[in-house]
Amino acid sequence: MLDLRRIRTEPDVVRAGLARRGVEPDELDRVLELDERQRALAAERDDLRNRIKGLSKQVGTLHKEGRGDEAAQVQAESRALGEREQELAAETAQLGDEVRDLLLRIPNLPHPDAPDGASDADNPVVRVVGFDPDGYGPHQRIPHWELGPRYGILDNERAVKISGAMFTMQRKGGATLARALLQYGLDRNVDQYEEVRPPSLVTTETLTATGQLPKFADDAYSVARDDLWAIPTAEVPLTSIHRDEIIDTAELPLRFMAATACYRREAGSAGRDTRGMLRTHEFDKVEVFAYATPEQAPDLLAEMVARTEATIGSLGLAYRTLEICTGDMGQSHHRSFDVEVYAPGTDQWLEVSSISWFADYQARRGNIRYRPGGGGTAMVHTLNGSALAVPRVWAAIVETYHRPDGGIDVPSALLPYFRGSDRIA
RNA sequence: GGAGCGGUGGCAGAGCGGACGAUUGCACCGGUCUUGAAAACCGGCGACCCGCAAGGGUUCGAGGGUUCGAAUCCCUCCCGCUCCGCCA
Repeated sequence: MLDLRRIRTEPDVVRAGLARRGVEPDELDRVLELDERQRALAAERDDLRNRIKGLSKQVGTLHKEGRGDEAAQVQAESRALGEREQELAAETAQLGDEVRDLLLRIPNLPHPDAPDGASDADNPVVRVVGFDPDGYGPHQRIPHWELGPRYGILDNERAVKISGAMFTMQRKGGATLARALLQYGLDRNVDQYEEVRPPSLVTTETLTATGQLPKFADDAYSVARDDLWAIPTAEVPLTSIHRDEIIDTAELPLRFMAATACYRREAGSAGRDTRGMLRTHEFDKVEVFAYATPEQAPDLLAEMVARTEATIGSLGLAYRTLEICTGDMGQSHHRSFDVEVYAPGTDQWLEVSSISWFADYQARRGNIRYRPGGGGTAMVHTLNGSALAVPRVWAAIVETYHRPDGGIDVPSALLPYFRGSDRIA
């Protein structure tokens, strides 16, 4: 959510920022218009309340002095004002709701340094590490959806029987690999990040704070009977840890990490990338998250990117990092980077991490504040990223570590998690 | 799920129809004293909205209602605690 005051005071700056994202916000004018009416009505309403208060005090005094007749007169006057006040209050509240609804749908402003662009085709590649297109043997050019069933480590046929399309099931070394990656992702970050095991079902309010609602309701699984939603990422509950709180400034930055299952309906992507482990309704992920001051945020963003890159690199996988252009950014993003791993069998760069700085956009939705130096309160900045998304890394490992003589090796970094074995299959 | 009791400022905890935005303690900030600190004493101190300001309004779990007037009374819901039931 953008700062309404900012929209009011520098509408041109806001308009220009949104234009960079290719958004033509008619909503902006509507917000300004409604806001102005809302404030005018609120002033009128407050004035009435003030007068009613004054009259009520008179009534009390008159009664005490035994002047009942006069009191009755003032009461009648006050009652009349009260009726008008109720009307105004209802109108004002409704306008306020309308403004907020509109505000929730307006996306964040991009960072000045974020590259301009229209779509994901315009995302500049920032780094490519460990990639040699000619460095892979024919045994590594087999996609994991063939290797998986061949070695009995991926059984999607039965997953579909159990839960339907786009659900997966790993078995034996494949299941171990999935769990090992989760543990490894946590272990890589435990030096700086507090481990959290948050709830997987959350309230509407929690899902709104992160920006998934109201705009992306179709993408989330809902448990309608209990008015709960399945989290699409741990970012959702982590962002709400300090919702409606004022964080002690000395504690910032506050860093959290969580390994959770993530649930996504993937509405609108039916039939795309549905093979193997590329796109699934349920997957595991280690997420890192931080609350920070605006001053701390840029360094934290860089740190999160560097950590994710190092984790992927430590698994012996090739990766590249892209900066997301204005036309491809998520609605809450201020600046973000993607890390993609190279899967030789699939012969694709697979997005395994999206690391984003939200500025105060989410904090405003969630009312998450701190006390800056000069006094008063201000919204914190939030950042988050995937430290390790399991399925696609799983795919890249299975393909990359397939041996010429058959079998799949365990990357050396994961050996401690494999109960003494050095083979996935 | 049933019964009982509760939800008040960063925390603790008063108030239970009329000067209550709310006594008080702790915490926090400033000052006096001190070589410095502690103690003691003095002063300040919730958040949000509108306003250049003066000031006004909101806010005592949430939402309704009664009343001239609600932290205080009534209703619904949410959350917590204790006991019972159920349960991995």
